[in-house]
Amino acid sequence: MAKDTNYWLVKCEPHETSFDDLKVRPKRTGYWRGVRNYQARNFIRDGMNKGDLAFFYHSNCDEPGVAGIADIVKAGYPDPSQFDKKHRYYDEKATDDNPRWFSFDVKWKKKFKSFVHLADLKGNKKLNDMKVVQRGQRLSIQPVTKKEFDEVCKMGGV
DNA sequence: GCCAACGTTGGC
DNA sequence: GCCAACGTTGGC
Repeated sequence: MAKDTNYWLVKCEPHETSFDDLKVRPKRTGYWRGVRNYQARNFIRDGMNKGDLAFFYHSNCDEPGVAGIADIVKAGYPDPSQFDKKHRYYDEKATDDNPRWFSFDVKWKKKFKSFVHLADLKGNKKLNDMKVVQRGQRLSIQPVTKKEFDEVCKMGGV
């Protein structure tokens, strides 16, 4: 039984991996590790499904905004970094039976014809309720409604 | 580099 | 359970 598609906005710092970097990778895939925020964790673990779509958002950079769309190709599996003692994101309280943190994988899907800047999102009244435009919103994984998704796609020329 | 906003930690 | 201190995020 196919589940409904959910929509997301996932933040990435482009100096680590930009949307264009993702495109030239083998299989055009990338994965998120080290999400250590419980709200974000819950979204990844409980809400995200293979086949969902996500905005690839560039954060903490000169031009914050949405670069394009990625497919969620794998979702809600335990983040391996929590079990690795040498890893920066090691968590001693996590066990195989009871993992605390979760990962997901994305695949480059489509680049916007025009990059949608954060300022553009803030300037669109239809997107007033979108999480990313709200002040102090730091969640790195955010749910997006279908309406918001469609509107931002329109702005991006897709 | 500044700083507001938010999450987490730990003393009490 | 309160709350101050601290660390992080991320726009500007």
